[in-house]
Amino acid sequence: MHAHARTIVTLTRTTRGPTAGPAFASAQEVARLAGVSRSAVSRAFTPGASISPDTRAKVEAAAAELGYHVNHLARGLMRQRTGIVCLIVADIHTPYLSRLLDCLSRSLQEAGKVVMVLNAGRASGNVEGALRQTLNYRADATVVLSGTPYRSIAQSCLDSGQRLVLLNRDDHLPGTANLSVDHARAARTAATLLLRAGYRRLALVSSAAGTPSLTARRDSFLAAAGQAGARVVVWEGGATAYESGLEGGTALLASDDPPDAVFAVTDLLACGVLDAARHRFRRRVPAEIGVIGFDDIEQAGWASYDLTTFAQPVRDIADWTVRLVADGEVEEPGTRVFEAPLVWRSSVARGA
Amino acid sequence: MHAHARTIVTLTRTTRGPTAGPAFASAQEVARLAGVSRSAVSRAFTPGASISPDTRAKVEAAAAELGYHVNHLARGLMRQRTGIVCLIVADIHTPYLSRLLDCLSRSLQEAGKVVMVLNAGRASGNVEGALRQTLNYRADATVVLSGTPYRSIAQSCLDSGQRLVLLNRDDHLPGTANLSVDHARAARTAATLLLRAGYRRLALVSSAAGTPSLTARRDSFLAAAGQAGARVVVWEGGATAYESGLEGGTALLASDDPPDAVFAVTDLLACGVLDAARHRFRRRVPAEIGVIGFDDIEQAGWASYDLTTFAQPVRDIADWTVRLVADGEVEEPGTRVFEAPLVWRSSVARGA
DNA sequence: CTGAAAGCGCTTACAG
DNA sequence: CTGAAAGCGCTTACAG
Repeated sequence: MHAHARTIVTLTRTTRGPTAGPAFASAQEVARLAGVSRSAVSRAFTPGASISPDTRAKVEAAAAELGYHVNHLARGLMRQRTGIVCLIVADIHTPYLSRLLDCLSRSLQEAGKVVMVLNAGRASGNVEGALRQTLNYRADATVVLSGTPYRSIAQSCLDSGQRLVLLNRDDHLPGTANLSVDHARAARTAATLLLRAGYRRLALVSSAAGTPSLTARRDSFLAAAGQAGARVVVWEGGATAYESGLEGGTALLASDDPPDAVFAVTDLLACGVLDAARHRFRRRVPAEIGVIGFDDIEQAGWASYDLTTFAQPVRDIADWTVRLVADGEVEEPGTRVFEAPLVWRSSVARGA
Repeated sequence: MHAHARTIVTLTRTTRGPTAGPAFASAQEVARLAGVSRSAVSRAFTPGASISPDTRAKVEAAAAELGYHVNHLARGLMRQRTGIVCLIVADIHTPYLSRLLDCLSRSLQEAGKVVMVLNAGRASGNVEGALRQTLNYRADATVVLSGTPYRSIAQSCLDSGQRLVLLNRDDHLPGTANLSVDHARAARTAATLLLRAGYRRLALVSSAAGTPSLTARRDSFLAAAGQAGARVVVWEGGATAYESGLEGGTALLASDDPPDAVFAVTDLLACGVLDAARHRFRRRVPAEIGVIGFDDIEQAGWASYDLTTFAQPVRDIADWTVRLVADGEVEEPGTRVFEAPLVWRSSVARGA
């Protein structure tokens, strides 16, 4: 049996693998067909390698005939660089995050990287186990877009020599690159705008998530309003979603001292607040109530909302992530803060 | 120099790699520290392998100390199965697709797979090149959620023994598994509902995308209306997005014979139509105009729209994809059609 | 420019 | 249960 098995070794590949179907061609086979060495085949697929036009042509012809595709797993093993970058993200279905994911994956792809997505949603089974995948697959870099950042995993990434970029977090682990948004400035602007427009009974609506971004927006808004001598009612609860905005807006407007302006820490929340105001309390916007959001999600521009908000600098974030993650260039890790420009629409009265 | 280089071979790993920083521990090193063979280390990380509790304990201790993580690239090379499944998707930022991506990645992850995302958006640089990645990384399977399906690439996947699952396509390549939605039934239901509610001047709004799903919905709606003796005005244009709905709705309502009901082939389009009707033409919904959409995106449930629509069977699609892609089970390729249940809300008057 | 050889980090019969 | 050995498919000095 043993001797026999050895005899049919060439057929072995066919009997293995999940589908027991056809298999991938190897560089060896291409070399044989092209009548060159295995090294030559490798060189034909390595930009900049020294190979004669003639040899390259023979290799390419053979490769095309066999449907050969370089095995990046094997290549990654040798080069100690896989081309994989892991994106860790929770709440992918959300407007802001899906846009960021879209933008980021596109940019990374254009830079020649390949994107692995690790869904870190609460309900995503074993999150810590999933995160370990970034190590298992030897990703060159991992970027955390949202979700709980397991410190231990982050440290492992760093220890293993991966590049780690953190988006909108405030736990500045040494060795990581941090890309963030100027939440404080935006929140201050929001307070100023509202006050200048004549609104006096301010409110802030947020979720119970307590992420660094949301907390920063809240605190800065409260501070700015406080400095201007204005009091702010705070409502925080639920997930960072439309429903929470609806609920918060309803609670606020049903109270004894209903606000005439609210800064919702997120557009999703703002849409909920707006719907509560208009549909449940018949308030006219912006005459009777002004609302400001944050993110500039697509829906903020829809006619039913036409929400004044701050635009996430998605392009900047994507561009910088690519830069931080690209080969060669070794940017200094540290923190980079981008502005979130105000987008004027009609949910707030214009000040004097 | 040569001899010298050999002497310091143990240090070699440190001087290589992108960051020239610390590197990954190998099974070899773990074996040495644990005082066992390389094989033993491998067995300790292979479920079901025969290894004594004692040996396993020693290996695990050593692995923990060194921060060892099995290299799945090398493992994939040997096992001829990588655990990678590629998701090819365009328009990730869109509500429906981002939800599908969220759901799918979560399910796949729970099934022990790892997800690679290939952004197939028009503006994503070299799409065909990107798609080739699924072959380069030897993904076990690839699933096409949306976007242009390069037939040649699809064929290559099949030829290489990958499993290929196509979502909502009508080009049933032999050897592929197809998961689809019963667009025809939903569209017929839409026509019936509208007519039964007393609407008489029907319109259909679609984009210029011409994907199989949209075409199927359009054709079935027209057929059903025709059978009932109703005429339908068709507006098609732009991308499958809110703006097109707004534009189409505006054009339709500004015409000589404005419709009193519209079936928008997508919720995004429907929201645009609704906004055109309400904000630009002051139509009351559903009294003066009825609107039905398709997808049941989150916004369809928001108070400003409260859109009657058909729900995408996202869970079914995700569950079946996992089943088709999971190890072991070899489901018969073919086509499976899921129902898209009607979600009643207030954008259509209730019939008799 | 080119090929033979070593080696990346694993898994898996094989033989004990 | 365990180790030595072969091999997965590549890349990259090395020597011509």
